[in-house]
Amino acid sequence: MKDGRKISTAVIRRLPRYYRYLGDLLDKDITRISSKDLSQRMGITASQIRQDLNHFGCFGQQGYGYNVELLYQEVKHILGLDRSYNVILVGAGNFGQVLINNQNFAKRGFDFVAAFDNNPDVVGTNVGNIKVMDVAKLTDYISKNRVDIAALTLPSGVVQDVSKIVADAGVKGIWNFSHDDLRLPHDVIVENVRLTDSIMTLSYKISEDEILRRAVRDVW
Amino acid sequence: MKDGRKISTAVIRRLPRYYRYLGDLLDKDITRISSKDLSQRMGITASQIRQDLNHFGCFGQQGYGYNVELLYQEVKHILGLDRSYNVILVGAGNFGQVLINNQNFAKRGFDFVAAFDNNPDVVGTNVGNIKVMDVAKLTDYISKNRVDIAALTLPSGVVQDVSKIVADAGVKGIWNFSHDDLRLPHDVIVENVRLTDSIMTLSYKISEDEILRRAVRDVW
DNA sequence: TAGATTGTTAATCGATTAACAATC
DNA sequence: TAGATTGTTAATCGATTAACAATC
Repeated sequence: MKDGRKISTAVIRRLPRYYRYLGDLLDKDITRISSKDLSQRMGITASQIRQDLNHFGCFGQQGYGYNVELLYQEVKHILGLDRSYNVILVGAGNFGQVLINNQNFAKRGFDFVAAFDNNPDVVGTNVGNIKVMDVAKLTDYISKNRVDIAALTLPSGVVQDVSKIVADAGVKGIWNFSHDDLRLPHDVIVENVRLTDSIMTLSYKISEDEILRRAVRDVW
Repeated sequence: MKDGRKISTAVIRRLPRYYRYLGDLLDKDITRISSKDLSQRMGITASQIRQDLNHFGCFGQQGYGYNVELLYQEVKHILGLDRSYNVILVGAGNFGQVLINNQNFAKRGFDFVAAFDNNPDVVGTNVGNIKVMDVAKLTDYISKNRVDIAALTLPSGVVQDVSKIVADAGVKGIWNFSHDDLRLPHDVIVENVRLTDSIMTLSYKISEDEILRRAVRDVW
């Protein structure tokens, strides 16, 4: 960003972790930190920290290190967390309801402002203090209200169509909890959360681990 | 794995996606596929597919491609999905309840067999058809039953202690939904799901995007 | 046989780590 | 000034892509 070049995903995905550690340091009233000290706490190299931060600017000072409060604010700004985002939920099932009721998102500026579902039994009910609307009203709602993000907690199959609707209506980002890859025509930004992929990674590692243990045991 | 060397995380994280696409092909009664055809469907290079698969074995045939059914079974085996896993839930709040009630996990062989909480109002109630037990019984339960995975849906702060308890009791994998990094002494496998990190990545990209758009507009 | 497509080696690209001059 | 630590360049490492001989 400093020199106009695009930042790699690897770097971006580390930023929330920096933000979290810096917040913890602030809570502990630690006012300055060196890349070396932070690297030991985080279990990464000091080089990587300095490289990562220098993509965005020169936030440190030779011989001193980094001012924690200042760096925290910078990372917050880089992550776009010094503003708020209007989020709508599409798919007001159990999972969606948990998202809306989770206060961690509001705390960081992600405000759920509306919810939609296609189930007549759910439409009209309240989730948190939001009244669930019919998905048929989706385009209309987005055109009349500022919506930054659409969280899609929908079954596979319908999610493709719904993602097209919200993208066409002008949503900037999609937070996709389904397993389907969304193929969208426009330049909407998609962030996927795939719980099944995650637990499969775990089962892979458990299996791999057991194969290795067995191999070691067989040597004896 | 083929030659005993450890597979990189990059490759492992792509496996569930291959598995998904192969399953879709099976559903469509497609019996053979070339790396080129699959690469176009998935939006990656054919080279990468062949490289990835060849870490584990030679599943294709020159001039023919891959047998979908066979490859599907191989990837299933590699991911450790040709067996089942006993999963316990620690933290039976809203989020945990959604996990237990989500049938996608059972469908792939991840069976929730017990749930624990420290809230006296929750202990003794039923989640799905599982009776929630007191966390005090955690070590005892794990020692008397086979537990492969502990899903931790707990607030930051307590999760560190609980993860130590389940790791010491002999759980093989931890599926961690809290924001805390778990520092564990043993060789337990940890897979993190961090929803806040995920949505922060989204807000980063939205902000970056808006900065770019503004820059382009200013040129005009 | 001719065409297709793999498995694998080599080339390229990108990300991480190391080193160090600049400087607080 | 001496010590510490950054920002940045160079070296290394690893992952992705390209190329092609092997072969179905």
